[in-house]
Amino acid sequence: MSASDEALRLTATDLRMATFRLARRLRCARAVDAMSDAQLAVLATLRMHGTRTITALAERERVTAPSMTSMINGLEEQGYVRRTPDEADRRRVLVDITDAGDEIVAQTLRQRDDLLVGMMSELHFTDDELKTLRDASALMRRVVEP
Amino acid sequence: MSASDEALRLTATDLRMATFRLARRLRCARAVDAMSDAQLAVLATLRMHGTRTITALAERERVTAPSMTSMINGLEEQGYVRRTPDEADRRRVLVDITDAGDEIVAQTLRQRDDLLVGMMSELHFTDDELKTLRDASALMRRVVEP
DNA sequence: TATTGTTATACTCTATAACTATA
DNA sequence: TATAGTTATAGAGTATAACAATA
Repeated sequence: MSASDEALRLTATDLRMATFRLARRLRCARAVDAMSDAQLAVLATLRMHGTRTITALAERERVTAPSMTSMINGLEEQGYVRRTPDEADRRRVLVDITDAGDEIVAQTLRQRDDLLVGMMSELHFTDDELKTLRDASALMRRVVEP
Repeated sequence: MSASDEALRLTATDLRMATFRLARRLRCARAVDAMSDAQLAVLATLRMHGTRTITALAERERVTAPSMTSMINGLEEQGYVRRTPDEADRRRVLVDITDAGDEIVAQTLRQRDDLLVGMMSELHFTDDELKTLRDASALMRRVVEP
């Protein structure tokens, strides 16, 4: 293993640990206590990418179609999504986020940002440290982007 | 809101998004498919901090005592933890990780690191970029540390 | 025949309430 | 009386298998 392979692996381990701990901490914050992570992830996907079929949502969330049917049932009962039959292909069901669903996601993201801002502000990060975090965020997004 | 408050909030939003996406992606990798995130988190806690009571584990994982009893039942049946009565206070049950449990956690963390190294190596990060990621990891750990 | 979605069934993780044993 | 843990029960999220409707 070369010196730079070693540096890459050490960096990966550091980043993996820090990422899991921070995500775990922030995940507690949500607008509605009854909202699960799974439901929130579906709403966030619909909010960002727009109308999707059950199968497309299942693939994106890496769950089975029956699981997604069940989750959409729950979200529909709570009024956060709506089903519309696809007239062009009548096997399909199009799932949309409602205004209420949009607002719940927005509130949750705001609350997580508030929590993180609160935790960060106690540490009085310098401008350089904030820049390091922003630069790292951009690098992390390149890692996960397809 | 001052200019630096604004920078803090923008940084927090960037970091929150990058952290959730990366954690979500890495969470898929685990040594045993039958192992849930919840079980893995309990094992990782026992591995890092040693023997704990049911109540202490429940508090740390932010679940109720009955939930933790049930999770420990599952882990015990799989041979990843062991229960020992506390002779000093016989209401208590001490939970330990077994060698098999230790190995499962180690394998999962290795697999996640392998996955992350694989994703990162395709991007050919420079030494400076790796340093940015390591520095940011240290800052993120300061944010979550108590 | 293949695809889309649903229903049926079962297991895990979660909760609250009620219980036993011990301090 | 308070604490530690378990059992009973219920709801959500997950899976696989079997099914109906449509392409």
